[in-house]
Amino acid sequence: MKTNSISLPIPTRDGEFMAHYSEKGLAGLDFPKKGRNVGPAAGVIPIPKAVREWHRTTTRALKQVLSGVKPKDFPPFDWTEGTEFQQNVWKVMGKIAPGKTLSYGEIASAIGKPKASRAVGGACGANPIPVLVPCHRVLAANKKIGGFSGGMDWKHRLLEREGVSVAGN
DNA sequence: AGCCAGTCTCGGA
DNA sequence: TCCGAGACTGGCT
Repeated sequence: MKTNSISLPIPTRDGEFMAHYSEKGLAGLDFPKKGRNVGPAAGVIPIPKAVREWHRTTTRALKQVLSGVKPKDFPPFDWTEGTEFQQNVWKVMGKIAPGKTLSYGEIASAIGKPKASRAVGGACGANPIPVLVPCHRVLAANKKIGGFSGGMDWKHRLLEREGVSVAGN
């Protein structure tokens, strides 16, 4: 994340997520950490009103996704750091409805590069905003979980919560 | 050049 | 039918 980004915690029943905002919108989201989170120094750094509003929307959206519900509103995403290819992948993933899954190969085909399935996997791992950009709904062609940057347990839990049964890996 | 969160094929349990 | 190894893949670092 950039030095000028603002980080705010999002408490959920699954732990405390951490959202990162740039001037353009939500730039990143982290899974709950083990140790203590680094304080955002909220009292020192002034939080722009726009960010406060985004954070409100982000919080609501995140909790809905965690509940297996498709959020009706999202904050603006700032993933300008990603490459053209990655952004294409993320855009496609964003369309996957809760309870549905796609394979890496299908995503690859959707962006016109049917053989880039492996690269799609790489793009998933590079996704700065997991959960809201449902990278966890992307499975291998045989419906098995490939991997997950936030931990396989998270992927498995999120999918089961949405009613998706996955094969062991 | 080397790494991968994939996918397909083929051979052996 | 069900793994596991191997080959091949496209894009990122």
